[in-house]
Amino acid sequence: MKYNQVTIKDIARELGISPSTVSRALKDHPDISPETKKAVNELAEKLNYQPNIVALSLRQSKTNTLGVVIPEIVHFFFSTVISGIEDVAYSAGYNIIITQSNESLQREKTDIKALFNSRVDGMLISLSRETNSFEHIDAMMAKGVPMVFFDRVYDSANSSKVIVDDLSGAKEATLHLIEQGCKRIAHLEGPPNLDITKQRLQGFREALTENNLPVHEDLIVSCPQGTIEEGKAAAEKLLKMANPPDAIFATNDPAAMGAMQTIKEAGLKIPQDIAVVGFSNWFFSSLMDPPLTSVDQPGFEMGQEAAKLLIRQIEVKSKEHIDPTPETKLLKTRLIVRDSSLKSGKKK
Amino acid sequence: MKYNQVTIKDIARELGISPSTVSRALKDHPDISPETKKAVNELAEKLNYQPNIVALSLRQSKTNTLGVVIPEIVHFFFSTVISGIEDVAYSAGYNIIITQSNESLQREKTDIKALFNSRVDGMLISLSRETNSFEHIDAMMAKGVPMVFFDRVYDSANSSKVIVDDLSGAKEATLHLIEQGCKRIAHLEGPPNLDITKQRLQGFREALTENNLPVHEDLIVSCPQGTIEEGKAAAEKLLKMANPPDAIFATNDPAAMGAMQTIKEAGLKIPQDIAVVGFSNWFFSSLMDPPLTSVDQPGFEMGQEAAKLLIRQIEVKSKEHIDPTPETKLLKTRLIVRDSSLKSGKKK
DNA sequence: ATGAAAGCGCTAACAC
DNA sequence: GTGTTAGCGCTTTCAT
Repeated sequence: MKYNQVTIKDIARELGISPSTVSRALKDHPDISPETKKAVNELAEKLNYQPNIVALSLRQSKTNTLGVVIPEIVHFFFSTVISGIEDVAYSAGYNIIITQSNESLQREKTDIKALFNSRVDGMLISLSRETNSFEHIDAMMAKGVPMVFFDRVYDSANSSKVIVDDLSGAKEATLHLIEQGCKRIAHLEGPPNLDITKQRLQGFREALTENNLPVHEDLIVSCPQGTIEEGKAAAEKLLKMANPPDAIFATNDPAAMGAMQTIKEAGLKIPQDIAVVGFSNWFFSSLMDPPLTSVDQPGFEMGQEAAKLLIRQIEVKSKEHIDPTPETKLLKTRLIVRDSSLKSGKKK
Repeated sequence: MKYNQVTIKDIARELGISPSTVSRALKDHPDISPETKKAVNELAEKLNYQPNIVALSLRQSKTNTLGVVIPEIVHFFFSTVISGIEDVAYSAGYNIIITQSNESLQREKTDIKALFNSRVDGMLISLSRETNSFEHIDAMMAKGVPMVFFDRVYDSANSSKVIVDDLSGAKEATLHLIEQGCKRIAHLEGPPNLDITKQRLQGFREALTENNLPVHEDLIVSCPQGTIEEGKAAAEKLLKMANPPDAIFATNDPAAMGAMQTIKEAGLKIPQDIAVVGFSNWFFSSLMDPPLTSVDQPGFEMGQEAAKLLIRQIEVKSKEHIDPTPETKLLKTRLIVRDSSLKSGKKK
């Protein structure tokens, strides 16, 4: 924008002093006389002077801007993460530039390059579903661009990341069902290639074995997309069994929702006949009928932690001129108990 | 970022030519020899040269960046709008800087000032709920910053805006119910101070009168927050009436959802006994039970249109050096017919 | 206590 | 066809 921006020069000219003096006065430099400071600040105020951050950025090779690459913005979890990033960035005086890869590797590459060209001070990245090669990431790292990955992380030794502790979350959810007195707990499993799927299944298994309950392999049903439809189909299959489960721990909320629909249509009561627990990408568990007890994924906190980590790395690097050591932050989930799996022991 | 950025100078030095020649070669300037171009481009490629956009921005007083001020990111409607903005901005070669006001006027002021300092080429703004004074906006306009408002707009003669045609949307929704054969249609009304509330009520009334149906004032129930709870309370009130309605047009989806819950709990069938239509901030109408027929608010399109409008204004202004005339874009809604209000005439 | 000058990386008028 | 120069707005030595 050209337009009517007031510059330091304008103030200098008007006051008959030099631009450097104005610059110093504005930042309260010790060896500027109080009178000069006063005059400068008053005129700046009067003219509504606003420093040109672009010039500053060029001068200091620091933009105070974080680049964010996200698979899609319209997604409760990711928009929550953005909000968390924005929260921390704002407090620390950083802007955020948002790009969305739309789950495309090509787009992700372009985005990262564009962010580099904008000379962001660092990047926060959640990888696209397509991403299976990492040269574009490595290239940035080689240039020394600070990066922090979140949720969909780059699993490399020297990358910093923030992830959710899915194993503990799944364990907690299963444990909760066990405490309600459930004995035959089914698990609706997620996409087989994802790490989170394995973690959640593992947590499920551990909770059972640690409580001396058998793991019935036939009660583990795959929902490769984790959709409502798959949840329905899985529940149908489970209900048809000779000895159906008394509880379901679903890989995510849509699957849980589908299962709930099927159970209700079969005339069974939730949670009296079958208790249900989900693993949440949404906050909609509260809206389900009955409300769904769910493992809450801390998106906001993830954004905050990722931004904090990145900003710390940026500042360490700029001050100490050393590459900060990569860090991994594991976020705890929180089980939000609602109606669909009672708090008081329903069976003894 | 300082780090290892390759500059035009590096290429010039290595090739023994001047920086300006490199600059021209890189942008395929006509009077640079093919050989020089080739040499430059190859070396640039080899060194992985990336232009420094900050320097470019300073030089041209143009950042190719749009600032976005939004009340909250974690909201289906707004995140959809952001996605639309990002879509258009990306194609046009613009970055977007996102700020969220968190519905605070103070924060909105800070955000706008920060965006100005970053010298964004223009701003896309949806006002906070608190915003009742407009000096901060007027100040930016006075400086000549191109601005486009969307959804929560600044209702001034010389501001450009993109809004949804709530009146037609409400009319269409009501008309749909009339076509189903409904005679006594209730309306759950929204927050009384908002313009959209009036528009929707007006559309509701017009649809009835144009179809020679009486407007029963007692079937218009206020839901000042438009929440689930209010929807429930409103439905309870309506069901208690001596002559209850045969359809409900709700101000938004939560209210519709609440009403649906109450209706189902009363043992009535939707849509056979009472048809329901919502006005959507969410895409969740498809998940309701039965799925909710809903007036879809085109958030993505709104973001696209707002970004297009802003970019056009920016480019007109920079080329023709005149202030572009303010424009208003009225977006059509789309009635998405699902199960909860049948397509075929249910009553004759 | 203040000013002059250089430079961040890039481009564009003006040489030649 | 290519080099020289100046300047975008700012800060920061280095003078004085």
